[in-house]
Amino acid sequence: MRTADLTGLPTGIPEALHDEGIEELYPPQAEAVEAGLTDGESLVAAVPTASGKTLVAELAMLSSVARGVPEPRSDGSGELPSGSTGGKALYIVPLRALASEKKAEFERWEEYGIDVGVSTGNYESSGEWLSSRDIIVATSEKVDSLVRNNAAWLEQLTCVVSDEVHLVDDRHRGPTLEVTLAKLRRLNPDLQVVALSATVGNAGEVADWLDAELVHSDWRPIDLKMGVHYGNAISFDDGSQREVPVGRGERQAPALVADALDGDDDDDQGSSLVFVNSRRNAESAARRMADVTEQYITGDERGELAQLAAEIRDVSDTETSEDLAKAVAKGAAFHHAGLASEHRTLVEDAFRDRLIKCICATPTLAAGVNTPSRRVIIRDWQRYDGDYGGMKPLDVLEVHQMMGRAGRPGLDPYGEAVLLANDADTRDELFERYIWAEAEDVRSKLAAEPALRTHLLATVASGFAHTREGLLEFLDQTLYATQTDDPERLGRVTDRVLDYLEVNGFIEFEGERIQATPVGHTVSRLYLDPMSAAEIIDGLEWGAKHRSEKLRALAGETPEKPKQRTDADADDAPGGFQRASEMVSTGDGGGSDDGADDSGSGDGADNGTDDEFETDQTYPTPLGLYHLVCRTPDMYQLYLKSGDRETYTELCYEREPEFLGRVPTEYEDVAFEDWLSALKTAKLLEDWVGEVDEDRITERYGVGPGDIRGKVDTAEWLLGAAERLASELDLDSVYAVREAKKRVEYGVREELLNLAGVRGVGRKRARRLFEAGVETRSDLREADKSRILAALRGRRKTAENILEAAGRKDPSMDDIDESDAPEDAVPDDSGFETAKERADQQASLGDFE
DNA sequence: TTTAAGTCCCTATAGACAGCATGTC
DNA sequence: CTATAGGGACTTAAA
Repeated sequence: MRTADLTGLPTGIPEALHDEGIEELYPPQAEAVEAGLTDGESLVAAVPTASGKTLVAELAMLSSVARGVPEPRSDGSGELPSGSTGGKALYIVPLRALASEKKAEFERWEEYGIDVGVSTGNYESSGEWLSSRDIIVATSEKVDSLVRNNAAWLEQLTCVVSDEVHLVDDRHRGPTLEVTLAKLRRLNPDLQVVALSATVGNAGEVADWLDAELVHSDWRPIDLKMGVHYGNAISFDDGSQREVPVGRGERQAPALVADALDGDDDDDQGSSLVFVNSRRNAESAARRMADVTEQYITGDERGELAQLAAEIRDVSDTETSEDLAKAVAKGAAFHHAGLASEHRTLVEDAFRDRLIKCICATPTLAAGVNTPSRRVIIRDWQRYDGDYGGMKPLDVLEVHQMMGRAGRPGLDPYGEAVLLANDADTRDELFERYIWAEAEDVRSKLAAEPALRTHLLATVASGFAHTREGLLEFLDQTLYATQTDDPERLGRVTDRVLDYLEVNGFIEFEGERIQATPVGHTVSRLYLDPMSAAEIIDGLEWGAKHRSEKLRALAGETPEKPKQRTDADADDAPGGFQRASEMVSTGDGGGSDDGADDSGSGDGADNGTDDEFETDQTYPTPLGLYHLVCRTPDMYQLYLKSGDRETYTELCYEREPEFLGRVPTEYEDVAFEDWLSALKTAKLLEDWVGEVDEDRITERYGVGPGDIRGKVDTAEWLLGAAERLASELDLDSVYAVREAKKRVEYGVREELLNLAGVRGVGRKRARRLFEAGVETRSDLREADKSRILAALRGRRKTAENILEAAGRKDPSMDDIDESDAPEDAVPDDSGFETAKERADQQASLGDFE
């Protein structure tokens, strides 16, 4: 089918497609159009990655927008209806990163009158603004949240596209997608649903659920050769072989990477994507691959790579960042969730630009933004799984997704996906298990209690159902209902969940009728797991009840303090817990650890947390609040590594009065373990708000810079929710919660809160200003300009922006000389650095001891 | 003597959505 | 209840 023959699209679109070089539809796309895609027909397209799914979505959305709400145009003229009579399309993505990718893609239709908007947790276009958009891109959670908050424009939707719909199989996030689709269809029964799926076993079942036509195809625009490397050759699925000798002592993966770079017969340099099963493996593999790729980079590339490496170092001053930069300088990289998102983007972009020749990645990359590669090497096909209790083979679907990354459009004649085997038996098994195998069926995970807890409350709160029967009737529209062979099960779980929700005061019964309580409504709108909300409420109320007793306990600890502070000015570890961890793992150099943060001020009066107990008697304490939100199911906790158990057990006893709730006894094994991992996570947050350096935090907790951001974001969100709950329940901890939240938001100690709220001032600048004697917002307005300029290291423009943001009348820094600043205003930079060096040196000395 | 290869033991284990109100160094 | 790769420390074999 030719694009020129397409009907029902807005004026100019077929021509535009033609100009883009799309003259002929791919077979699956043509099939979709024949199935009625552009006439508003619902459709499930189960096709491989990179086989033109996006165009299928675009055709559906554009034609739906053109067709409009009232009546389908029969003339097929495609004249775009003016203004609000046009249809409205929603594109649901599984990841935030994909939302911006898709938005950028769809924006090329703007010149044809199609407005595109995005809505994710990060990047929110206000609800009103969205209602004027023709195409809206959002994550499934955001859509769910919009439904809960009754976003008016949802009712105007004429078309919904669900990308990667096979993710309804996901234990954690699948139910949200499933329920959201069911709700959208219920809001608008005529809704066109276009579901894009990987090739899965039961695509037909998914189509039945959505009352949709099915297009199922293995066709792909670039051929994919799948094979297994064993010995000195790859055996491909088409029967062909490729010699790739592996020298003695050499490993398979580097040999394959080198082989791809050697190319076939031209000077074509093939990039490789190596999938491994852990972050550490990704990093060490990248280190090895860098020695391979280094031999293939040209002089020009060397310079560009050096620059890229510098950009990477700029993102974050951590070991991860440094290791990545080192690999990148040689043309290789690693990629995993511990990276800062800027890191990821830099690596992905450079790989697409063919600057980076090889990425060693955890499975993140397979699900993320589009990063095609000449060769995909799946080094590890098993992964540790705690629930399973050992190494578990990857799902076929997952492996297929990875393999689908092979083949760069326009660059490669075909893509190659290679699994690695050490022996003939494994080779045969890999062929059986992954290459010849069809992907697993998609199975709904909706009947799991945690999923229903959230969604039943939301369903009641947003008025989709008012009785148990109503709920079951609603649930009957989900994929789960079409799949289950035990129809009773849903009813049983529903009853248990309703019971839970009632006991915790989120819903109440009036005879048959179920209603959400005011708190229940809030919880639903805040997008909290009801269990998290219950934990938070319990914790805050428990704290209110035990307040005076705990305050006394906290005060009772003071006698020991002065002594500890003199021999160790560790700002963040009241008590000697850090000492225990030194010996076990971190090798941190004694008390001068973090000395860098203190050295500037000298007077020690800013030693946040512990002083509070003595002077302000703040309760609940920040640590108590962080621990509270860290133990909710909405927070992903840090692992306890070896040695951590004793470290945090000790800390747990020291900080016992701060916890908001009863500490489980050590005999309650699982509960105690959870309590400790929550404590570890809370401690990370306490370090963060204690202004501990990023690299020190990553070192101490064994996390990457991206993990810190993630924990901080989540904590901020949960503390925001806690604040709302506290104010709604009229608890006087609201203020403490708000402050703890603000400190997490800015990553600063209490005394910097006032400064850090100013636009342009973050944790670092705030500290510099404070040390220079500029301690508050009003100081910014009144203090001597030379003093401020000196504190900001002479950055005039920055200083002006900051002063303006602080509301100073005359922010101009012209004619101001930083050297005019009084002696005490100049940040003691050398001291700053030497203190840090000293700390680092001692840390490395510690490693030898 | 130097270097490569082999062995033993220990350790650690993927990912990332959401409220609200505005902006890091 | 389930496994395995990597790295360091060390030993052994070859040059």
